[in-house]
This record gives sequence, C-alpha cells and structure tokens, in this order.
Amino acid sequence: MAIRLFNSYSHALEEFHPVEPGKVRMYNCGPTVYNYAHIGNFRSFLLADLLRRFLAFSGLEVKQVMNITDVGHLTEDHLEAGQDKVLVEAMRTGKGPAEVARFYEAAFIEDARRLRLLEPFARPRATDFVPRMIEMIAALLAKGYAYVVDGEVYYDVSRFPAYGRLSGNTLASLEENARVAFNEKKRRQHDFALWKRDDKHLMQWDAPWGRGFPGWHIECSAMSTHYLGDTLDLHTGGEDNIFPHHECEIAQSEAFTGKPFCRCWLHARYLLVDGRKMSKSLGNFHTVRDILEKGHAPEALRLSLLATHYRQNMNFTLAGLEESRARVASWQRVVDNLESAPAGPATPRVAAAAERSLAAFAQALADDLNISAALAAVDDFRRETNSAGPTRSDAPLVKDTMRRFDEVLALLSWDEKGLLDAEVEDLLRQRREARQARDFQRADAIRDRLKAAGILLEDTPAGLRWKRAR
RNA sequence: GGCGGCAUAGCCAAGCGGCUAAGGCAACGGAUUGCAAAUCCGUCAUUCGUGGGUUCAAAUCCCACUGCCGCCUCCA
Repeated sequence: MAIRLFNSYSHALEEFHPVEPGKVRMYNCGPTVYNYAHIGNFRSFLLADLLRRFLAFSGLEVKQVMNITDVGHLTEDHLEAGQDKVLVEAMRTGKGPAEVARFYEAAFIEDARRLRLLEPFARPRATDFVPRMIEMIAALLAKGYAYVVDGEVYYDVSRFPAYGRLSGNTLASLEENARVAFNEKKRRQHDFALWKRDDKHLMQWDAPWGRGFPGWHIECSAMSTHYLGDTLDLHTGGEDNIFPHHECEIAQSEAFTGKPFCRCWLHARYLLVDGRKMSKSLGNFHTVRDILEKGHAPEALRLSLLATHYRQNMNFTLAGLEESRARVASWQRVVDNLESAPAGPATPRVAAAAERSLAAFAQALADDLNISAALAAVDDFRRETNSAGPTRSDAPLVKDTMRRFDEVLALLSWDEKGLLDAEVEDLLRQRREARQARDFQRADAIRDRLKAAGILLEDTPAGLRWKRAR
C-alpha cells in the first residue's frame, strides 16, 4: 500500500518512497537537555515514534537517529538567572554543564521509555560531534559558502538560492521585514552562524578560526549525515524548527554534500494546554514526569499526545487525558477478557471484523498518519468483537489482531496476569460460596478486601473475572 | 509588517466536491445484574465560525470578515 505523507518541503502530500527500497533513514530533532522534557516536546517525539512504528508495521526497515542537544546555549548569564534547580545545584557543587546535560539526558530517556518510544538506532550527543562540525565548517569555507569574521564563521545565504524554500521566508521577504538588530559582523542580516565566540559561554572548543562553539544548526547536519548518509528519507521536528533551524540545516548540508539533504520533512504542530499556549507564567506548563507523578497512566498520556493528528494543533486537557485512559482500558479488556471466553466454535463475525479493521487501520495511517481514523478502526474491532461474544476458538485471532494494532500504538499490557497466591485464591473461593448462599454482605466485604489488595472482580454472565488494578 | 495554519455536537475529533456528516468521552433510555463492574442495543449535529460567490451538487473550491495558533536567529 502506498504511504502518503505531507512533505513540508514541497508543501504537499506525496507518496513516500525511501531512496533505498525497503529501508528508511530517519532523523528526528531531539531534546535540548537543560531541563525536563515537557509534553509539547514529547508530542514531537511521539510523532517520530508513531511514524517509525507505522513504517515498521508496513514492512519497512527503519534506521532512526534522534539527537541529544547538549551543546550549550548555557552562559554565565543563565547561571545568574538561576531558574534551574539542577543547574544551580551543579554549579554550587562545582559540577560543570556537561554533568547537568547528562542528568537531563538520563531523565529524558527515562521519560521516553515510560511513554514507550522505541529505542532509536543511535542517540548521538552534539558534544561528541564537534570535530565533524569543524570539518564541515572548514569544507564550507573552502567551497566559498562561508566566511570568517573575527574568529567567527557565518554561512553566506546568498550563495544558496533555495534558501527559504522550506519555510517560505525568502531572502527578499526577510530583508524587507527585518526585525532584529543587525549584527555588524555579518555581511548580510540573514547569514547565520556556523561558529561563534562568546567568552561567557561555558562550553568552548578550539577551532582553526579561534576558540568558540558551534552554531546551533550545524550539529544536526553533522550527526544526521554521519549516521544516515548524504540524503535522508525523513526528518521530523516541531513546527518551530522549520525556521531557522531546518532551513539552515538544508543550506549547510546541501552545500557540504552537493546532494539533496532530505526527501521528506514532517513537522508536528504545537500543543496547547487548556486552549492556550503552554507557558510557565500561565501555570499550564506540564513536564512528562509531573503528569506521571500525579498518578496518570503513561498509556493515557501516550494516547492523549498521539490522538490528535500531527498537523493539527492539539489541545491538552486533564479531561482529555481521562478520556484516553478510558479508551485504552476498553481495548485492554478485549484482550484480558479472552481468558474467560467460553468454549465454542470460531465466530465468523469476529474474523470478518479483524480483517476489515486491520485493513482500515493500515489504510488510515498510510494516509498521512490519519490517527483518528486508525483509532476508530480499533474501536470498531472492539465493538464487533464484544458484540459477537468471542469464544475460546476466537481468542488467538482476537489477540493477534490487538497485538498488531499495538505494534503501532503501544498502549496495551501484554504481560500475563500471573498466578494468584493461595490466600487470594482462598478468598475467591470463600466469596463464591458466600454468593451461592446469598450472603451478599460477606461477598461484598471480600470484594472490597481484594480491591484493596489490587485485585478487581467482575461478576459477568460468563462467570467471575478478575484483573489486577493498574 | 511578512510567511504559514486552524475554526465540525457539551467535550475530543475524522471527513478534503456527490452514499443517511466516522469514531471516542460525557449524557439519556433499554437489556443483563443481588449490588457493583463490565458488555451489548438504542438516542444524541437537516448541519459544519459569519457573510457572500462558483457548481446540477460544498463542511469540502473561491472571496471577505471574525476568532484562535505558530514562525520571522538558538523555543518541540
């Protein structure tokens, strides 16, 4: 089935075909590790994860690279502002910015695992790629795409005619609408830095042009081409990365390699919280761990952040989080209830639903990751299956179908319930007896006791069901 | 000021020129049930921000207006 994606570079829906058939090279702009990642960050990372999982689901091999930006935009001024506790603590105890970065990098990876993002092929750190960045800058200088001024290096955008094609910010329009004070060192207002100096900067490296640090954009060019070659198939990021970051990445990379940098760009639109832009001052700022620490299930958060199409502003609310939780729970029950399915022949209706829903699911995602339609396909399967009443013979198919959905969605728990210990087993037996004797008071008391122990009971027409509280 | 995006039921959200406007949450009615939970069946937008236009036909295309959001040098 043809997969269509909206390519921000061409501003159009296109059929996706990797350079090398069957193998996809994908680069995702990753986190800046000077703070905990917030839910907006993860919306963009989850787009990358959804895309990767769906491509794999479709039979493609995906080589995914997500960078860690640890090259400091940290200066002494930041330290003086002292907003970040870990940072302040690090400086107080004599630890450097590198240790701060490691701390938040570890926190990010933990968050990513809790939200079930697949491990990328590589998660390179910008600081490990400074030599390659210097190499690339030297090459750009040699080719005449860049110039040195006073120990700094700038990219000469006038040498790259396609500048502005991604963002729509052509040089002409940028010049007309200049809003930022002109940096005297640059030849043109919109030339951007490949190498900078700033004595206040805490991370510095030696380069042929002087001691300093790399410009923001060059790191992604260095890391992506190192792992994935001159031409990437896919590149993702938040919409705010379109300009200047990705525009500049294209200019640098193509000037360096002489080849097209990336075939297809995907950008996740911003997330709002309670209808407004998330910001600390509005008090609607949520990190991933804040939400999880408040007791919300990671699957609920994952679905919430996934459930709105990536090119649509999503509005995050606690009500929406609860809605996602309920939806995941209803799918989980389809799987869990199979254990107590009655014996009987296979149900044609279930088989038909499995085939139809799986096809609808794949077709929806192939249409520029139409997640709403894909989720509706899962709901359709849930309703059909429950309505038909699956038998023991249906169980393998139902389970396989749900598993297939979950390869992409990654929301369900597949661990076996495990054996109950003898004490719980005994309580269940006692309750059964109490109910038979119509001693409902005692039956309810036992149910409450088991609930407190994390075992939830359901008396269904098919008999007693139990599950562990999650 | 320049560039770009979005407005669909109480809420979330599909649909992208033509079958009765998907699906979820909530709500309500019913079945089942000792109660609870879960599940099923049914109800829930003659209408798609507002006003025009194009068309045999528009939520879908065009124009205007209103509202919201993003980018315009280091923020996903």
